[in-house]
Amino acid sequence: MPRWEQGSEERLRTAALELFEERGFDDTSVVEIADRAGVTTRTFFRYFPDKREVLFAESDRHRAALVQQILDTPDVTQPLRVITSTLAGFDWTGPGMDLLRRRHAVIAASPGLLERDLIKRDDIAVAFADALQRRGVEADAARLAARVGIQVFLTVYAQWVESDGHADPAALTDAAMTLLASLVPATRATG
Amino acid sequence: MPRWEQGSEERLRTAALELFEERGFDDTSVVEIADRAGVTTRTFFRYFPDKREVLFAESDRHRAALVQQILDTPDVTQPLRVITSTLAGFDWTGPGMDLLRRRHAVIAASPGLLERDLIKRDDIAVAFADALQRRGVEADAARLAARVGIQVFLTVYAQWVESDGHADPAALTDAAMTLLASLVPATRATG
DNA sequence: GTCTATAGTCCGATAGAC
DNA sequence: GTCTATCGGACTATAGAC
Repeated sequence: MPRWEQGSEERLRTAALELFEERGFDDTSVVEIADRAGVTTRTFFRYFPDKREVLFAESDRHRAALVQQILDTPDVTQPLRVITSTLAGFDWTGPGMDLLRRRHAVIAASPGLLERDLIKRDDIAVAFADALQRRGVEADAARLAARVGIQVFLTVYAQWVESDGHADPAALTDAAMTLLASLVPATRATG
Repeated sequence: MPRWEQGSEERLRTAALELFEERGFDDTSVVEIADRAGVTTRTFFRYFPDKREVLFAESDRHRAALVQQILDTPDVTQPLRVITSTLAGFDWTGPGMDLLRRRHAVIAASPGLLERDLIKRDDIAVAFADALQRRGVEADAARLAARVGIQVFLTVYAQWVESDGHADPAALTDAAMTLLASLVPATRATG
């Protein structure tokens, strides 16, 4: 376990978030981020493949944990419910509500970061669909459940962040699902 | 719209698609694209704000046309249906089925292009939600219908492209909507 | 049309932990 | 000595500025 000067990665993430808030993403250079973190630009790119990725380090870990939860879900007869419940039940406040809101605001303010956010969501959708299939859900149903479930949760997440984390994700999810049910034509569903 | 005179913009688009197929997106430089099109790199950036955008020139026009269709739809009491029908009824084969498939393949092969594709979809979702709201649909319902409708259509579009354009988009959409209905919990909607 | 800043890559060097 | 994290500098390409 290397002990000396540990924490470059976290210092880089902190410095990046601060600078993006101060000057905006486009007007912040990697050199400035590295300077504030006390490392060189070379070190920055050792940790993050590109400038955008510095804000999405946790996304991959979250995806893995969420997928595992889906694989561990006892009952998958309602795939869409599995997706929304898994997402709503997840503990998003790892680094704290404050950091979550700041990150959310910074991403929304920059088209470049929004692009990256969208592809992360897509990665998650693909991983979810795969997990559902491994649990025996038919391919088309798995794909659609994963995609739609994430869209439903996005509206929930936005409301939840806006409420400063005080709103109940499960209740918000129920409301969103009811809204969705009202939008889907009254075709008789078998399941 | 001078079809008889090949403008620099179209030559650039053709050259870019060819080169992306030959070498891949990352290994193709803007200089190479401009060379093949017989113009300078400066000219490339006069037409396209960045390297990725060369494949998405039509996206903005499509969005505007689709939004107009939504605004012109007589009945918007079933917002989700409005979205899926509008998308399924659109004529996507403007430049020909072959170009559509080639473009689809090139985008799928490059993470950078996939990112751009995703944000274009998001732009469309936002524009659709706005159009629905202007037609009197409540905000939350409009947003959800737009987002979910696009996800439904994505599955339809993928199947349609794979079928070489022979499958019927309307029939595929009906099948996808039935599948969606089977996924949504049997909460009875009022309408 | 030229000039320049920044993103991102590559190779090699250095220094501490084991 | 090995292993790993950091550093330095040169380099190409994108993108914007003049």
